[in-house]
Amino acid sequence: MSDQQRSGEGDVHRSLAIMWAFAGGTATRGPKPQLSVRLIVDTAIRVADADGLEALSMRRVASELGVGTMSLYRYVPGKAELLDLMLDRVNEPPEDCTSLGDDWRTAMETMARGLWTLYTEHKWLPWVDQSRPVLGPNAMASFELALAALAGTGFSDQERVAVISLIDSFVQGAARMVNAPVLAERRTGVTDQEFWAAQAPVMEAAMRTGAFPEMQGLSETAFAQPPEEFFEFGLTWLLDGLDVQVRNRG
Amino acid sequence: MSDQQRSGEGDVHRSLAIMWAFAGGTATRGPKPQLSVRLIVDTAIRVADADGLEALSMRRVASELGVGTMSLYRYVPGKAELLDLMLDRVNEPPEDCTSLGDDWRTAMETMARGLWTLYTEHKWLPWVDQSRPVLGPNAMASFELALAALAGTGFSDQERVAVISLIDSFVQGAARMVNAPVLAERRTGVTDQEFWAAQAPVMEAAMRTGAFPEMQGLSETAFAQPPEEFFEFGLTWLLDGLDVQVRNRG
DNA sequence: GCGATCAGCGTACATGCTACGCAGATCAGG
DNA sequence: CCTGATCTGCGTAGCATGTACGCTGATCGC
Repeated sequence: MSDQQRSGEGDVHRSLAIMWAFAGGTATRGPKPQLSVRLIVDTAIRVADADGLEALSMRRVASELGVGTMSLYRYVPGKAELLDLMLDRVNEPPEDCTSLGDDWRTAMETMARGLWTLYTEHKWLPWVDQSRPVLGPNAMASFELALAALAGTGFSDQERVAVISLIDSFVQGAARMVNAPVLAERRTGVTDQEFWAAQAPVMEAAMRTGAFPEMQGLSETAFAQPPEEFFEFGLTWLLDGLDVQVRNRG
Repeated sequence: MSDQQRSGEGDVHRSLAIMWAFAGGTATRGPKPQLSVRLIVDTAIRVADADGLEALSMRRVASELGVGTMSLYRYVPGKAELLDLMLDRVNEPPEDCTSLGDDWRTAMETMARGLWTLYTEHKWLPWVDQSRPVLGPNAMASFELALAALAGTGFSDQERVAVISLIDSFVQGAARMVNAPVLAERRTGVTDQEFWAAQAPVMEAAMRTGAFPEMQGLSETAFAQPPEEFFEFGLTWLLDGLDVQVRNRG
Protein backbone atom coordinates (compact mmCIF):
# COMPACT_ATOMS: atom_id res chain seq x y z
CA MET A 1 0.00 0.00 0.00
CA SER A 2 1.29 3.41 -0.92
CA ASP A 3 0.46 6.83 0.37
CA GLN A 4 -2.12 8.99 -1.23
CA GLN A 5 -0.03 10.54 -3.97
CA ARG A 6 0.59 14.26 -3.66
CA SER A 7 2.80 16.72 -5.38
CA GLY A 8 5.09 18.95 -3.41
CA GLU A 9 5.60 16.59 -0.49
CA GLY A 10 9.23 15.91 -1.19
CA ASP A 11 12.25 18.15 -1.35
CA VAL A 12 10.99 20.99 -3.50
CA HIS A 13 14.48 22.31 -4.18
CA ARG A 14 15.64 19.00 -5.57
CA SER A 15 12.53 18.58 -7.72
CA LEU A 16 12.91 22.07 -9.12
CA ALA A 17 16.62 21.64 -9.74
CA ILE A 18 15.98 18.56 -11.86
CA MET A 19 12.97 20.01 -13.68
CA TRP A 20 14.69 23.18 -14.70
CA ALA A 21 17.82 21.19 -15.49
CA PHE A 22 20.26 23.01 -13.31
CA ALA A 23 22.68 20.45 -14.60
CA GLY A 24 24.79 19.31 -11.68
CA GLY A 25 28.53 19.52 -12.34
CA THR A 26 29.05 17.26 -15.30
CA ALA A 27 31.41 14.97 -13.50
CA THR A 28 33.34 12.55 -15.57
CA ARG A 29 34.95 10.42 -12.91
CA GLY A 30 33.61 6.98 -12.14
CA PRO A 31 31.50 4.61 -14.21
CA LYS A 32 29.10 5.92 -16.84
CA PRO A 33 25.49 6.11 -15.69
CA GLN A 34 23.24 3.50 -17.25
CA LEU A 35 20.05 5.43 -16.62
CA SER A 36 18.81 9.00 -16.77
CA VAL A 37 16.17 10.95 -14.95
CA ARG A 38 14.19 11.21 -18.14
CA LEU A 39 14.21 7.46 -18.65
CA ILE A 40 13.10 6.81 -15.09
CA VAL A 41 10.30 9.35 -15.24
CA ASP A 42 9.02 8.00 -18.54
CA THR A 43 9.10 4.46 -17.22
CA ALA A 44 7.18 5.53 -14.13
CA ILE A 45 4.55 7.18 -16.30
CA ARG A 46 4.30 4.05 -18.41
CA VAL A 47 3.77 1.93 -15.32
CA ALA A 48 1.09 4.25 -13.96
CA ASP A 49 -0.64 4.40 -17.34
CA ALA A 50 -0.64 0.63 -17.60
CA ASP A 51 -1.38 -0.49 -14.06
CA GLY A 52 -2.41 2.55 -12.07
CA LEU A 53 -0.89 4.65 -9.33
CA GLU A 54 -1.02 1.88 -6.74
CA ALA A 55 1.18 -0.27 -8.94
CA LEU A 56 3.75 2.51 -9.13
CA SER A 57 6.50 1.50 -6.74
CA MET A 58 10.22 2.06 -6.80
CA ARG A 59 10.71 -1.70 -7.01
CA ARG A 60 8.41 -1.91 -10.00
CA VAL A 61 10.05 0.93 -11.91
CA ALA A 62 13.48 -0.53 -11.22
CA SER A 63 12.48 -4.01 -12.30
CA GLU A 64 10.92 -2.54 -15.43
CA LEU A 65 14.31 -1.01 -16.20
CA GLY A 66 16.21 -4.15 -15.26
CA VAL A 67 18.16 -2.54 -12.43
CA GLY A 68 18.18 -2.82 -8.66
CA THR A 69 15.67 -0.77 -6.71
CA MET A 70 18.22 1.37 -4.97
CA SER A 71 19.86 2.36 -8.22
CA LEU A 72 17.00 4.74 -8.89
CA TYR A 73 18.06 6.79 -5.90
CA ARG A 74 21.21 7.83 -7.72
CA TYR A 75 19.03 9.82 -10.11
CA VAL A 76 15.94 10.78 -8.14
CA PRO A 77 15.83 11.82 -4.48
CA GLY A 78 12.78 9.72 -3.71
CA LYS A 79 9.31 8.73 -4.78
CA ALA A 80 7.78 12.10 -3.90
CA GLU A 81 10.14 13.94 -6.19
CA LEU A 82 9.66 11.35 -8.91
CA LEU A 83 5.96 12.16 -8.84
CA ASP A 84 6.68 15.87 -9.18
CA LEU A 85 8.77 15.10 -12.23
CA MET A 86 6.05 12.91 -13.72
CA LEU A 87 3.54 15.72 -13.33
CA ASP A 88 5.59 18.26 -15.20
CA ARG A 89 6.50 15.70 -17.83
CA VAL A 90 2.91 14.90 -18.78
CA ASN A 91 2.23 18.61 -19.12
CA GLU A 92 4.72 18.85 -21.96
CA PRO A 93 2.90 20.50 -24.85
CA PRO A 94 2.73 18.33 -27.96
CA GLU A 95 3.46 21.24 -30.27
CA ASP A 96 4.46 24.85 -29.95
CA CYS A 97 1.35 26.79 -29.22
CA THR A 98 1.42 30.45 -28.31
CA SER A 99 -2.26 31.02 -27.58
CA LEU A 100 -5.32 29.05 -26.54
CA GLY A 101 -7.74 31.06 -28.68
CA ASP A 102 -8.82 34.50 -29.79
CA ASP A 103 -11.63 35.18 -27.34
CA TRP A 104 -11.83 34.05 -23.74
CA ARG A 105 -14.62 31.54 -24.38
CA THR A 106 -12.93 29.51 -27.05
CA ALA A 107 -9.69 29.73 -25.09
CA MET A 108 -11.27 28.33 -21.96
CA GLU A 109 -12.97 25.66 -24.00
CA THR A 110 -9.67 24.72 -25.61
CA MET A 111 -8.02 24.58 -22.22
CA ALA A 112 -10.76 22.36 -20.82
CA ARG A 113 -10.61 19.99 -23.78
CA GLY A 114 -6.85 19.82 -23.54
CA LEU A 115 -7.07 18.91 -19.87
CA TRP A 116 -9.75 16.37 -20.70
CA THR A 117 -7.43 14.67 -23.14
CA LEU A 118 -4.60 14.75 -20.63
CA TYR A 119 -6.70 13.31 -17.82
CA THR A 120 -8.17 10.55 -19.91
CA GLU A 121 -4.87 9.55 -21.50
CA HIS A 122 -3.19 9.37 -18.11
CA LYS A 123 -6.03 7.96 -16.11
CA TRP A 124 -4.17 8.15 -12.81
CA LEU A 125 -3.57 11.87 -13.12
CA PRO A 126 -6.89 13.15 -11.72
CA TRP A 127 -6.17 11.32 -8.48
CA VAL A 128 -2.90 13.06 -7.75
CA ASP A 129 -3.41 15.78 -5.21
CA GLN A 130 -1.95 18.89 -6.78
CA SER A 131 -2.92 21.39 -4.12
CA ARG A 132 0.78 22.10 -3.65
CA PRO A 133 2.02 22.10 -7.21
CA VAL A 134 5.72 22.21 -7.93
CA LEU A 135 5.98 24.56 -10.87
CA GLY A 136 8.12 23.09 -13.57
CA PRO A 137 8.63 24.72 -16.96
CA ASN A 138 5.69 22.94 -18.57
CA ALA A 139 3.24 23.67 -15.79
CA MET A 140 4.26 27.32 -15.83
CA ALA A 141 3.86 27.57 -19.58
CA SER A 142 0.33 26.13 -19.42
CA PHE A 143 -0.63 28.49 -16.65
CA GLU A 144 0.82 31.45 -18.52
CA LEU A 145 -1.32 30.66 -21.57
CA ALA A 146 -4.47 30.39 -19.48
CA LEU A 147 -3.79 33.68 -17.74
CA ALA A 148 -3.22 35.45 -21.04
CA ALA A 149 -6.52 34.14 -22.39
CA LEU A 150 -8.38 35.84 -19.55
CA ALA A 151 -6.53 39.15 -19.93
CA GLY A 152 -9.33 41.21 -21.51
CA THR A 153 -12.22 40.00 -19.38
CA GLY A 154 -12.18 42.53 -16.57
CA PHE A 155 -11.42 39.86 -14.01
CA SER A 156 -9.04 40.68 -11.17
CA ASP A 157 -5.87 38.69 -10.79
CA GLN A 158 -7.43 36.66 -8.00
CA GLU A 159 -10.47 35.98 -10.14
CA ARG A 160 -8.41 34.86 -13.10
CA VAL A 161 -6.62 32.38 -10.90
CA ALA A 162 -9.94 31.23 -9.48
CA VAL A 163 -11.46 30.74 -12.92
CA ILE A 164 -8.56 28.60 -14.06
CA SER A 165 -8.65 26.57 -10.85
CA LEU A 166 -12.34 25.93 -11.10
CA ILE A 167 -12.27 24.82 -14.70
CA ASP A 168 -9.38 22.51 -13.96
CA SER A 169 -11.23 21.19 -10.95
CA PHE A 170 -14.30 20.51 -13.06
CA VAL A 171 -12.40 18.62 -15.73
CA GLN A 172 -10.56 16.66 -13.09
CA GLY A 173 -13.81 15.68 -11.43
CA ALA A 174 -15.40 14.67 -14.70
CA ALA A 175 -12.35 12.64 -15.66
CA ARG A 176 -12.42 10.89 -12.32
CA MET A 177 -16.01 9.88 -12.89
CA VAL A 178 -15.13 8.49 -16.29
CA ASN A 179 -11.87 6.78 -15.38
CA ALA A 180 -13.06 5.34 -12.11
CA PRO A 181 -14.91 2.29 -13.41
CA VAL A 182 -11.98 1.23 -15.58
CA LEU A 183 -9.42 1.65 -12.83
CA ALA A 184 -11.59 0.13 -10.13
CA GLU A 185 -12.21 -2.95 -12.20
CA ARG A 186 -8.50 -3.35 -12.90
CA ARG A 187 -7.75 -2.97 -9.21
CA THR A 188 -10.47 -5.05 -7.66
CA GLY A 189 -11.59 -7.29 -10.48
CA VAL A 190 -15.15 -6.13 -9.85
CA THR A 191 -16.90 -4.57 -12.83
CA ASP A 192 -19.12 -1.56 -12.37
CA GLN A 193 -22.12 -3.65 -13.22
CA GLU A 194 -21.22 -6.20 -10.57
CA PHE A 195 -20.62 -3.44 -8.05
CA TRP A 196 -24.06 -1.93 -8.52
CA ALA A 197 -25.71 -5.31 -8.77
CA ALA A 198 -24.34 -6.05 -5.32
CA GLN A 199 -26.12 -3.02 -3.95
CA ALA A 200 -29.33 -3.51 -5.86
CA PRO A 201 -31.15 -5.78 -3.39
CA VAL A 202 -30.55 -3.42 -0.50
CA MET A 203 -31.50 -0.37 -2.51
CA GLU A 204 -34.67 -1.98 -3.72
CA ALA A 205 -35.59 -2.95 -0.21
CA ALA A 206 -34.98 0.64 0.86
CA MET A 207 -37.19 1.97 -1.92
CA ARG A 208 -39.99 -0.38 -1.04
CA THR A 209 -40.25 1.44 2.28
CA GLY A 210 -41.49 4.42 0.29
CA ALA A 211 -38.96 6.74 1.89
CA PHE A 212 -37.20 7.48 -1.40
CA PRO A 213 -39.87 8.30 -3.99
CA GLU A 214 -37.61 10.36 -6.24
CA MET A 215 -35.00 7.64 -6.46
CA GLN A 216 -37.69 5.10 -7.08
CA GLY A 217 -39.01 7.11 -10.00
CA LEU A 218 -35.58 7.41 -11.58
CA SER A 219 -35.17 5.70 -14.92
CA GLU A 220 -32.85 2.73 -15.22
CA THR A 221 -30.31 4.68 -17.21
CA ALA A 222 -30.07 7.67 -14.89
CA PHE A 223 -26.62 6.58 -13.69
CA ALA A 224 -25.48 5.10 -16.98
CA GLN A 225 -24.51 8.39 -18.52
CA PRO A 226 -22.06 8.35 -21.43
CA PRO A 227 -18.88 10.06 -20.20
CA GLU A 228 -18.60 12.49 -23.08
CA GLU A 229 -22.15 13.71 -22.65
CA PHE A 230 -21.49 14.40 -19.01
CA PHE A 231 -18.38 16.38 -19.87
CA GLU A 232 -20.11 18.38 -22.59
CA PHE A 233 -23.07 19.16 -20.37
CA GLY A 234 -20.83 20.44 -17.60
CA LEU A 235 -18.62 22.40 -19.94
CA THR A 236 -21.53 24.26 -21.52
CA TRP A 237 -22.96 24.98 -18.09
CA LEU A 238 -19.63 26.30 -16.88
CA LEU A 239 -18.95 28.48 -19.92
CA ASP A 240 -22.47 29.91 -19.86
CA GLY A 241 -22.02 30.77 -16.21
CA LEU A 242 -18.68 32.36 -16.91
CA ASP A 243 -20.30 34.43 -19.63
CA VAL A 244 -22.65 35.89 -17.06
CA GLN A 245 -19.70 36.82 -14.84
CA VAL A 246 -17.82 38.45 -17.72
CA ARG A 247 -20.88 40.53 -18.71
CA ASN A 248 -21.20 41.70 -15.11
CA ARG A 249 -17.77 43.34 -15.32
CA GLY A 250 -18.09 44.62 -18.90
CA MET B 1 1.94 4.39 4.30
CA SER B 2 -1.66 3.63 3.50
CA ASP B 3 -3.54 3.28 0.27
CA GLN B 4 -5.32 6.12 -1.34
CA GLN B 5 -8.61 5.92 0.52
CA ARG B 6 -11.62 4.90 -1.55
CA SER B 7 -15.13 3.91 -0.76
CA GLY B 8 -16.57 0.70 -2.11
CA GLU B 9 -13.30 -1.23 -2.25
CA GLY B 10 -14.18 -3.65 0.49
CA ASP B 11 -16.95 -6.19 0.83
CA VAL B 12 -19.98 -4.18 -0.19
CA HIS B 13 -22.41 -6.70 1.26
CA ARG B 14 -20.83 -6.50 4.69
CA SER B 15 -20.71 -2.71 4.64
CA LEU B 16 -24.35 -2.52 3.64
CA ALA B 17 -25.41 -5.08 6.22
CA ILE B 18 -23.86 -3.03 9.01
CA MET B 19 -25.09 0.32 7.70
CA TRP B 20 -28.66 -0.76 7.35
CA ALA B 21 -28.37 -2.61 10.66
CA PHE B 22 -29.35 -6.04 9.51
CA ALA B 23 -28.71 -6.96 13.12
CA GLY B 24 -26.89 -10.27 13.15
CA GLY B 25 -28.46 -12.88 15.44
CA THR B 26 -28.35 -11.34 18.90
CA ALA B 27 -26.29 -14.12 20.37
CA THR B 28 -25.94 -14.26 24.10
CA ARG B 29 -23.26 -16.90 24.51
CA GLY B 30 -19.71 -15.92 25.27
CA PRO B 31 -18.27 -12.80 26.83
CA LYS B 32 -20.06 -9.46 26.44
CA PRO B 33 -18.56 -7.27 23.70
CA GLN B 34 -16.62 -4.30 25.02
CA LEU B 35 -16.96 -2.29 21.83
CA SER B 36 -19.54 -1.54 19.16
CA VAL B 37 -19.40 -0.66 15.49
CA ARG B 38 -20.71 2.78 16.30
CA LEU B 39 -17.97 3.41 18.83
CA ILE B 40 -15.27 2.27 16.44
CA VAL B 41 -16.59 4.38 13.57
CA ASP B 42 -16.86 7.48 15.72
CA THR B 43 -13.36 6.97 17.04
CA ALA B 44 -12.05 6.58 13.51
CA ILE B 45 -13.74 9.82 12.50
CA ARG B 46 -12.25 11.55 15.51
CA VAL B 47 -8.78 10.35 14.58
CA ALA B 48 -9.16 11.49 10.97
CA ASP B 49 -10.53 14.86 12.05
CA ALA B 50 -7.67 15.37 14.47
CA ASP B 51 -4.69 14.00 12.55
CA GLY B 52 -5.79 13.36 9.00
CA LEU B 53 -6.48 10.31 6.86
CA GLU B 54 -2.86 9.18 6.83
CA ALA B 55 -2.95 8.92 10.62
CA LEU B 56 -6.01 6.70 10.42
CA SER B 57 -4.76 3.17 10.96
CA MET B 58 -6.31 0.17 12.60
CA ARG B 59 -3.52 0.26 15.18
CA ARG B 60 -4.27 3.89 15.98
CA VAL B 61 -8.02 3.41 16.35
CA ALA B 62 -7.47 0.39 18.56
CA SER B 63 -4.96 2.15 20.76
CA GLU B 64 -7.32 5.11 21.02
CA LEU B 65 -9.92 2.69 22.35
CA GLY B 66 -7.45 0.92 24.62
CA VAL B 67 -7.81 -2.45 22.94
CA GLY B 68 -5.60 -4.65 20.77
CA THR B 69 -5.52 -4.01 17.05
CA MET B 70 -7.08 -7.29 16.06
CA SER B 71 -10.04 -6.78 18.36
CA LEU B 72 -11.49 -4.31 15.87
CA TYR B 73 -11.89 -7.11 13.36
CA ARG B 74 -14.57 -8.68 15.53
CA TYR B 75 -16.81 -5.71 14.69
CA VAL B 76 -15.66 -4.49 11.30
CA PRO B 77 -14.56 -6.64 8.36
CA GLY B 78 -11.59 -4.44 7.54
CA LYS B 79 -10.33 -0.95 6.96
CA ALA B 80 -12.12 -0.54 3.63
CA GLU B 81 -15.50 -1.26 5.18
CA LEU B 82 -14.69 0.98 8.14
CA LEU B 83 -14.22 3.82 5.69
CA ASP B 84 -17.59 3.10 4.08
CA LEU B 85 -19.18 3.29 7.51
CA MET B 86 -17.42 6.56 8.30
CA LEU B 87 -18.73 8.08 5.09
CA ASP B 88 -22.34 7.30 5.81
CA ARG B 89 -21.92 8.36 9.42
CA VAL B 90 -20.72 11.88 8.61
CA ASN B 91 -23.69 12.28 6.29
CA GLU B 92 -26.07 11.92 9.20
CA PRO B 93 -28.37 14.96 9.03
CA PRO B 94 -28.19 17.16 12.13
CA GLU B 95 -31.94 17.67 12.20
CA ASP B 96 -34.96 16.33 10.41
CA CYS B 97 -35.23 18.22 7.18
CA THR B 98 -37.72 17.32 4.52
CA SER B 99 -36.72 19.78 1.81
CA LEU B 100 -33.70 21.78 0.73
CA GLY B 101 -35.69 24.83 -0.37
CA ASP B 102 -38.70 26.05 -2.28
CA ASP B 103 -37.13 26.78 -5.65
CA TRP B 104 -34.29 24.93 -7.31
CA ARG B 105 -31.81 27.77 -6.89
CA THR B 106 -32.08 28.18 -3.15
CA ALA B 107 -32.20 24.40 -2.82
CA MET B 108 -28.98 23.93 -4.74
CA GLU B 109 -27.39 26.74 -2.79
CA THR B 110 -28.46 25.12 0.46
CA MET B 111 -27.06 21.82 -0.68
CA ALA B 112 -23.75 23.39 -1.66
CA ARG B 113 -23.42 25.23 1.64
CA GLY B 114 -24.27 22.09 3.56
CA LEU B 115 -21.57 20.19 1.72
CA TRP B 116 -19.18 23.05 2.33
CA THR B 117 -19.77 22.78 6.05
CA LEU B 118 -19.36 19.02 5.93
CA TYR B 119 -16.14 19.16 3.95
CA THR B 120 -14.57 21.84 6.10
CA GLU B 121 -15.57 20.23 9.38
CA HIS B 122 -14.15 16.89 8.29
CA LYS B 123 -11.16 18.13 6.40
CA TRP B 124 -10.13 14.67 5.24
CA LEU B 125 -13.44 14.02 3.53
CA PRO B 126 -12.76 15.74 0.19
CA TRP B 127 -9.81 13.41 -0.35
CA VAL B 128 -11.78 10.20 -0.13
CA ASP B 129 -12.50 8.86 -3.57
CA GLN B 130 -16.23 8.34 -3.67
CA SER B 131 -16.55 7.31 -7.30
CA ARG B 132 -17.96 3.99 -6.07
CA PRO B 133 -20.17 5.09 -3.22
CA VAL B 134 -21.73 2.56 -0.92
CA LEU B 135 -25.21 3.87 -0.37
CA GLY B 136 -26.09 3.88 3.28
CA PRO B 137 -29.31 5.31 4.67
CA ASN B 138 -27.88 8.78 5.19
CA ALA B 139 -26.28 9.05 1.78
CA MET B 140 -29.52 7.94 0.16
CA ALA B 141 -31.56 10.45 2.11
CA SER B 142 -29.29 13.31 1.04
CA PHE B 143 -29.47 12.23 -2.56
CA GLU B 144 -33.23 11.91 -2.42
CA LEU B 145 -33.56 15.49 -1.18
CA ALA B 146 -31.33 16.81 -3.94
CA LEU B 147 -33.26 14.95 -6.61
CA ALA B 148 -36.56 16.29 -5.32
CA ALA B 149 -35.24 19.84 -5.42
CA LEU B 150 -34.59 19.53 -9.16
CA ALA B 151 -37.97 17.98 -9.92
CA GLY B 152 -39.61 20.95 -11.61
CA THR B 153 -36.70 22.12 -13.72
CA GLY B 154 -37.27 20.21 -16.91
CA PHE B 155 -34.02 18.33 -16.54
CA SER B 156 -33.91 14.68 -17.54
CA ASP B 157 -33.04 12.08 -14.94
CA GLN B 158 -29.51 11.86 -16.27
CA GLU B 159 -29.17 15.63 -16.14
CA ARG B 160 -30.44 15.82 -12.58
CA VAL B 161 -27.81 13.30 -11.53
CA ALA B 162 -25.18 15.22 -13.46
CA VAL B 163 -26.13 18.53 -11.84
CA ILE B 164 -25.86 17.07 -8.36
CA SER B 165 -22.54 15.41 -9.18
CA LEU B 166 -21.08 18.59 -10.58
CA ILE B 167 -22.07 20.76 -7.66
CA ASP B 168 -20.69 18.20 -5.25
CA SER B 169 -17.53 18.02 -7.29
CA PHE B 170 -17.17 21.79 -7.19
CA VAL B 171 -17.62 22.02 -3.44
CA GLN B 172 -15.22 19.17 -2.94
CA GLY B 173 -12.61 20.86 -5.08
CA ALA B 174 -13.04 24.18 -3.31
CA ALA B 175 -12.80 22.49 0.07
CA ARG B 176 -9.65 20.73 -0.99
CA MET B 177 -8.07 24.04 -1.92
CA VAL B 178 -9.00 25.46 1.45
CA ASN B 179 -8.11 22.48 3.60
CA ALA B 180 -4.89 21.63 1.82
CA PRO B 181 -2.58 24.17 3.46
CA VAL B 182 -3.72 23.20 6.95
CA LEU B 183 -3.37 19.48 6.35
CA ALA B 184 -0.11 19.76 4.45
CA GLU B 185 1.46 21.76 7.23
CA ARG B 186 0.33 19.24 9.83
CA ARG B 187 1.72 16.43 7.73
CA THR B 188 5.00 17.87 6.60
CA GLY B 189 5.66 20.66 9.06
CA VAL B 190 6.11 23.01 6.13
CA THR B 191 3.83 26.04 6.12
CA ASP B 192 2.31 27.26 2.91
CA GLN B 193 4.42 30.37 3.10
CA GLU B 194 7.57 28.31 3.44
CA PHE B 195 6.50 26.09 0.58
CA TRP B 196 6.05 28.97 -1.82
CA ALA B 197 9.12 30.74 -0.54
CA ALA B 198 11.10 27.66 -1.51
CA GLN B 199 9.90 28.01 -5.08
CA ALA B 200 10.25 31.77 -5.28
CA PRO B 201 13.89 31.96 -6.40
CA VAL B 202 13.32 29.56 -9.27
CA MET B 203 10.11 31.25 -10.33
CA GLU B 204 11.71 34.65 -10.27
CA ALA B 205 14.58 33.39 -12.35
CA ALA B 206 12.07 31.95 -14.81
CA MET B 207 10.22 35.22 -15.02
CA ARG B 208 13.40 37.18 -15.64
CA THR B 209 13.72 35.26 -18.90
CA GLY B 210 10.66 37.15 -20.08
CA ALA B 211 8.89 33.97 -21.11
CA PHE B 212 6.07 34.45 -18.61
CA PRO B 213 4.85 38.05 -18.88
CA GLU B 214 1.37 37.37 -17.52
CA MET B 215 2.65 35.64 -14.42
CA GLN B 216 5.19 38.39 -13.96
CA GLY B 217 2.44 40.99 -14.00
CA LEU B 218 0.38 39.16 -11.42
CA SER B 219 -0.10 40.95 -8.14
CA GLU B 220 1.45 39.54 -5.00
CA THR B 221 -1.90 38.52 -3.60
CA ALA B 222 -3.18 36.68 -6.66
CA PHE B 223 -2.69 33.30 -4.98
CA ALA B 224 -3.56 34.46 -1.47
CA GLN B 225 -7.29 34.29 -1.95
CA PRO B 226 -9.50 34.06 1.12
CA PRO B 227 -11.18 30.63 1.01
CA GLU B 228 -14.69 31.89 1.49
CA GLU B 229 -14.39 34.37 -1.35
CA PHE B 230 -13.26 31.62 -3.65
CA PHE B 231 -16.20 29.45 -2.67
CA GLU B 232 -18.71 32.29 -3.08
CA PHE B 233 -17.30 33.27 -6.44
CA GLY B 234 -17.54 29.73 -7.73
CA LEU B 235 -20.99 29.18 -6.30
CA THR B 236 -22.43 32.27 -7.95
CA TRP B 237 -20.82 31.32 -11.22
CA LEU B 238 -22.25 27.81 -11.04
CA LEU B 239 -25.76 28.87 -10.10
CA ASP B 240 -25.84 31.53 -12.81
CA GLY B 241 -24.76 28.95 -15.33
CA LEU B 242 -27.38 26.52 -14.10
CA ASP B 243 -29.97 29.25 -14.49
CA VAL B 244 -29.10 29.48 -18.17
CA GLN B 245 -29.56 25.73 -18.53
CA VAL B 246 -32.93 25.79 -16.77
CA ARG B 247 -34.19 28.63 -18.95
CA ASN B 248 -33.17 26.67 -22.04
CA ARG B 249 -35.61 23.91 -21.09
CA GLY B 250 -38.40 26.17 -19.80
C1' DG C 1 49.46 2.41 -13.44
C1' DC C 2 47.47 4.57 -9.22
C1' DG C 3 43.94 6.44 -6.58
C1' DA C 4 39.95 9.39 -6.23
C1' DT C 5 35.41 9.09 -7.54
C1' DC C 6 31.04 7.43 -8.23
C1' DA C 7 27.39 3.85 -10.16
C1' DG C 8 24.92 -0.20 -8.70
C1' DC C 9 22.65 -2.44 -5.23
C1' DG C 10 22.05 -6.07 -1.07
C1' DT C 11 20.53 -5.83 3.42
C1' DA C 12 17.75 -4.26 7.02
C1' DC C 13 14.20 -1.58 9.30
C1' DA C 14 9.92 0.99 9.98
C1' DT C 15 4.98 1.12 9.14
C1' DG C 16 0.84 -0.66 7.18
C1' DC C 17 -3.20 -4.42 6.87
C1' DT C 18 -4.79 -8.69 8.35
C1' DA C 19 -5.05 -14.38 8.44
C1' DC C 20 -4.68 -17.57 11.84
C1' DG C 21 -5.39 -19.72 15.99
C1' DC C 22 -5.18 -19.81 21.09
C1' DA C 23 -6.59 -18.50 25.98
C1' DG C 24 -10.02 -17.52 28.77
C1' DA C 25 -14.56 -15.42 29.84
C1' DT C 26 -19.41 -16.35 29.64
C1' DC C 27 -23.74 -18.63 29.87
C1' DA C 28 -27.36 -22.57 28.73
C1' DG C 29 -28.56 -26.86 30.30
C1' DG C 30 -28.37 -30.30 33.60
C1' DC D 1 -22.64 -25.85 40.91
C1' DC D 2 -20.55 -28.18 36.92
C1' DT D 3 -19.81 -28.96 31.91
C1' DG D 4 -19.21 -27.76 27.35
C1' DA D 5 -20.39 -24.83 23.55
C1' DT D 6 -19.53 -20.40 22.16
C1' DC D 7 -17.54 -16.12 21.36
C1' DT D 8 -14.29 -12.10 22.62
C1' DG D 9 -9.73 -10.30 22.82
C1' DC D 10 -5.52 -10.38 20.82
C1' DG D 11 -0.35 -12.12 20.06
C1' DT D 12 2.17 -13.63 16.30
C1' DA D 13 3.62 -13.67 11.84
C1' DG D 14 3.53 -12.76 6.80
C1' DC D 15 2.85 -9.77 3.12
C1' DA D 16 3.63 -5.10 1.06
C1' DT D 17 5.88 -0.43 0.81
C1' DG D 18 9.90 3.41 0.82
C1' DT D 19 14.53 4.12 1.79
C1' DA D 20 19.17 4.68 4.97
C1' DC D 21 23.52 2.68 5.05
C1' DG D 22 27.61 1.06 3.37
C1' DC D 23 30.13 -2.18 0.35
C1' DT D 24 32.01 -3.63 -4.35
C1' DG D 25 33.97 -2.67 -8.36
C1' DA D 26 34.11 0.12 -12.73
C1' DT D 27 36.01 4.27 -14.59
C1' DC D 28 39.06 8.02 -15.77
C1' DG D 29 42.38 12.12 -14.57
C1' DC D 30 46.83 12.46 -13.58
